[in-house]
Amino acid sequence: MTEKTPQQHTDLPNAWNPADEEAALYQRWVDAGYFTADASSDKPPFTIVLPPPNVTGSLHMGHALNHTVMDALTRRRRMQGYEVLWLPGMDHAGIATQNVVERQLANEGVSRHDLGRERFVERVWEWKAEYGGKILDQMRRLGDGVDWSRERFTMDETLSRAVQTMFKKLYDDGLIYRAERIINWCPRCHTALSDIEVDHSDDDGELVSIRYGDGDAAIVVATTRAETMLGDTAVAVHPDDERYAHLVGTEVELPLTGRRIPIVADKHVDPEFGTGAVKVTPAHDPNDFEIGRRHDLPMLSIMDERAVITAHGPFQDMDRFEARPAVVAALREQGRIVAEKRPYVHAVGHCSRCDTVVEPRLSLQWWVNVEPLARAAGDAVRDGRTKVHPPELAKRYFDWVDNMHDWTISRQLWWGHRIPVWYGPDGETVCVGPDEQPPTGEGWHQDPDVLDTWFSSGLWPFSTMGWPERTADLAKFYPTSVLSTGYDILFFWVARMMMFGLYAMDEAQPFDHIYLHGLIRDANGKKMSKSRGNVIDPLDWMDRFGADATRFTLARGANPGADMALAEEWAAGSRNFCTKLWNATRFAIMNGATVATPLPAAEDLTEADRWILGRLAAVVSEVDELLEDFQFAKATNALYHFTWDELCDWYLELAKVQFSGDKAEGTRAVLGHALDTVLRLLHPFIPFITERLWTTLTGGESLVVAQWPSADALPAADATAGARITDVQKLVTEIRRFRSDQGLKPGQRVTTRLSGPGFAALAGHEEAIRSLARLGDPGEDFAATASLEVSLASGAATVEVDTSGTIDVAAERKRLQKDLAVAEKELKQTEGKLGNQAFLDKAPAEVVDKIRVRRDTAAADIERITARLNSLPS
RNA sequence: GGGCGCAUAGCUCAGCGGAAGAGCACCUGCCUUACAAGCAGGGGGUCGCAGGUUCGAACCCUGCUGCGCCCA
Repeated sequence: MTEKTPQQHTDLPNAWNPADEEAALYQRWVDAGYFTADASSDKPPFTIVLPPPNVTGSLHMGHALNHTVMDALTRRRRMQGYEVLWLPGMDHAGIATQNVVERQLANEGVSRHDLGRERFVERVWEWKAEYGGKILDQMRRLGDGVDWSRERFTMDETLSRAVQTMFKKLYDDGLIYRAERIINWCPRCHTALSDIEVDHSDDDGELVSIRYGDGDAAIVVATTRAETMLGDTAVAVHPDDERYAHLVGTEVELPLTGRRIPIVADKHVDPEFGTGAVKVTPAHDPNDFEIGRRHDLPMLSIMDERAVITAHGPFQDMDRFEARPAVVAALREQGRIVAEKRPYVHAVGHCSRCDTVVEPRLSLQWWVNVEPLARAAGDAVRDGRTKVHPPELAKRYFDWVDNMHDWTISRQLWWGHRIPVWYGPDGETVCVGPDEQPPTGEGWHQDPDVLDTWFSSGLWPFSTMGWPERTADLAKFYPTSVLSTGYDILFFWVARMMMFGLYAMDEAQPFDHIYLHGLIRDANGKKMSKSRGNVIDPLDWMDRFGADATRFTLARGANPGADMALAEEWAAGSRNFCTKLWNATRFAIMNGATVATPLPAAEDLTEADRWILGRLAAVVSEVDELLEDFQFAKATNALYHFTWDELCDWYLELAKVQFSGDKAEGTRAVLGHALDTVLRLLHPFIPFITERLWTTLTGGESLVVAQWPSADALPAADATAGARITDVQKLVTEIRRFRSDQGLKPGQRVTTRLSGPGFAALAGHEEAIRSLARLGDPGEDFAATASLEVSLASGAATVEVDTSGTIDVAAERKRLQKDLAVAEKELKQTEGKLGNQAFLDKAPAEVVDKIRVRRDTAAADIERITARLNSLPS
């Protein structure tokens, strides 16, 4: 104990300051080319394409979570010897970007129409150059190991070429067509929207019942959108509805218009709802449109693209929300309002980009016939070519792809991929491929519309690799390995990529695995939103706790498919973990921890050394297994507990004792090796601090390209050593509990004599036990004032203590009584089971044996504790 | 209206057929020479309710209640 361990100097500062080091570490990785994929490599490929963030967007917690997942996946595979490609980029976000630039123009007092199409698109590119893609810099702060040399943008020339190629291919195969249908129209963005770009919410509205016609011919209809009655071209009832049978085939006068409209019978009318009669507005309602088609009704549009009434009469030029009460008032004046219900809560569609209430509108648009594509997309998951994690979410995927409606792909915007179709003077329609010349001459013009952004991002897994060219990247890196995204984006994007990928790439699925993470919520499980004011900014966390702590917090909460609650305390906990790792490694280096291989032979190691190596091997296996199954939360929690509780706590304390023993070299090697391994395992999650520590500890080039640990490389677990250390831990813990109950200060050395058969088996660990429990050696004049017995696997150990004063008998009695109560409960439970013949007959033998052992242990404990209690002075 | 999921410690969540767990929060004592962003000890749960299956149920089944999500 007198010989002092020489302490080495390290170049590690006293504390880890992420802000000082992260940027430089990241730049070093990029400069070294670690993230640049090599298509000519012989290594097996591992590919992830980054879900392209919106060019207008900035990093939020959802990104941070998804990026943490992808970075962990790719960093681990890289360490495992794969040729890793993680491909970054952005999408052009048609509506969102156009909105941003239009707002900018509005501030200058001009509209896009003032500028003209060509100049406007130039302005968008200028905007992108100046303000777009902030998120890419923010990704660097997170530590994303993406291949920047392959960064892509959906409006890049090659990706635009892919879009045009795909359009042409679908068109030629008859899977793209043009048709006039009811679409979701945003009167603010002035464009069509697909079904999934519409968010439904339950809003307060009104339900107005209107009487059409008079006398015997009168019929009452109810509507939440009274103004649309101006466009009614029929009233429909169910064919079996006897109430109205006599009216079917007759006509009724439509109030306010003087028009006469037919009463038709249609079996899609629900006779139970309202009066059982519905007004039919084929040009402004999808269901009415279908009724209109079946009965060959006129399709009367009564609003323009701004949702302003165009129908002649007193309501002309009124906005739809102005027209609604005006129409109701006019009807009321005529005595035609039968009933009014306000508020009437009903589902209303809103534009997902600007929240304006969507107006169903009859309009000529381009469509994708999704039926064959969606079937293939479903089949790829059904037959296991693509696996969904967690598997429960596959059902939701099937529900979607198996019931998908045709997809409106044209958008009335200027920013995006223009539809490659030209119309001729005599009604010709020509679809032009990327290498073809569009027809020229009098009367030819291109379709003015652009394609839905999801059309181009649906091609992302292969357009980014150069499709339709047969590039080396495609050959090497497609199909991609994993697609990681939130489950909320399953329909928007994942299904589209599946459809397009299978179709364009000869039935090759775009990814082997789909990992779906949950949504980020606040500490109370509420959705984060600006209006709630509960948004946590990942950049703020990175500033205050470091990128590693931010990532580790997200990884520890990442249970597949499950939402995750976040609070600052979580990040602080992760920061504390990083600090612990830092201090432990610094301590190890100061004490000469080594990483030379191979490890010393078993006989040159202590039981503590062999125990921690066994635990290390178990953790390596466990973490590997969990990560193969996308169980990030469980894997990081296993690492957290092993690192903190076992390595940095028990083993490090044991190592302190061993440094002055005769197996100190072995201890230095085991400590160094264990830290080396743990840093490798943690690197995919907390890359910065592990890199800094590992390069200092080992002198290696970089953890990014270090080898992933293998449990096979570690010595087999030593069961005896494991049992001994477990006993040491139990003995130390029991002594500490006694000390605490007796009010003995943690720092105070307490003179103690250890004995008994249980202790005899641990004799080699006496110094460690004395150190960990802060016990002094008994001198000649040792006189115990108290004693306790601890039952260990190796038998009972006796601990006699000189507390240098009176013992707190009441505290000691309380402690023993508590132990007694536990043992008695255990005895009662186990005896109950063993007294049940059915249990003895039917339960497996090993379960019965286990219960017997527990019963015997409990009985022995009761006897021991009772004796101890009786011996206490009263 | 159709479908799915969740109800376990104050909070957020693991556990999913054989002894109730973690993180944070809380209480007590400690600046014990890696670490107070720390150390040691401690309290706290009839596992939503009611039935059923089983030798045995937080875990499987049925119903109910309360939340949440998706689709229409």
